Amino acid sequence: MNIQKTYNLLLDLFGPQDWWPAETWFEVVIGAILTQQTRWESVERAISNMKSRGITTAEDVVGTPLEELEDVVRCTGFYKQKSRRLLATAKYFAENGYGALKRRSMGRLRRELLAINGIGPETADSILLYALDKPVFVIDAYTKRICECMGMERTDYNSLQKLFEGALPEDAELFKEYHALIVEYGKQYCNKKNCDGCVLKSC
DNA sequence: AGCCAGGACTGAG
DNA sequence: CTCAGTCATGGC
Repeated sequence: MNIQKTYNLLLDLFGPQDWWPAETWFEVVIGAILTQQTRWESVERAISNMKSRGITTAEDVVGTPLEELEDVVRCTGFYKQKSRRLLATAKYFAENGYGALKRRSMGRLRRELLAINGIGPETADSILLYALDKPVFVIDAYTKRICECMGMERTDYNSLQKLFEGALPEDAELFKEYHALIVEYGKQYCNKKNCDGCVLKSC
């Protein structure tokens, strides 16, 4: 599998995706947590619920009763966990401040995010890349599945991540676009229900 | 009617 | 480190 070539093919196939679909950096954070094992359409509904209640910033979330948060994110499933995860993450951002965090090193940020209960590698990296503009390559279920489909031996998260990062220039915008393209491709051509028409096999 | 969605945590082997 | 069970609502 040629990682560069695959990118060009996907970009050619779908065009620029302009991810992440959000209006503010904190909306990216919210979405990163709520989209865990959940379709994006449900996440949009939850974010819409939050907006209509005036909950838009990290400080807003911190000031919202847990019960109300549960109510608002219920439509994304796992609502008891997610409401708590959202609250814990909002506290982290409210206490530290966006500007200060942006200046912090990626390694430190990643460790701090992973220390929050409910934030695993993919959620942490999504936040790092799409909310904080740090050059990390996000690995998700589609990435793993596509790589396996193309005959790659299965590896753990960090190894697969290093593989992509090592094959590409360290460019946050490129990483954003590539991950978005992988998700789009995965949704259409490489998921549990459907894994044919694999145009990527030529890579 | 089931199966699945842009995961993470826990406990066991 | 790998693996199953768990969390839960909504779409097809």
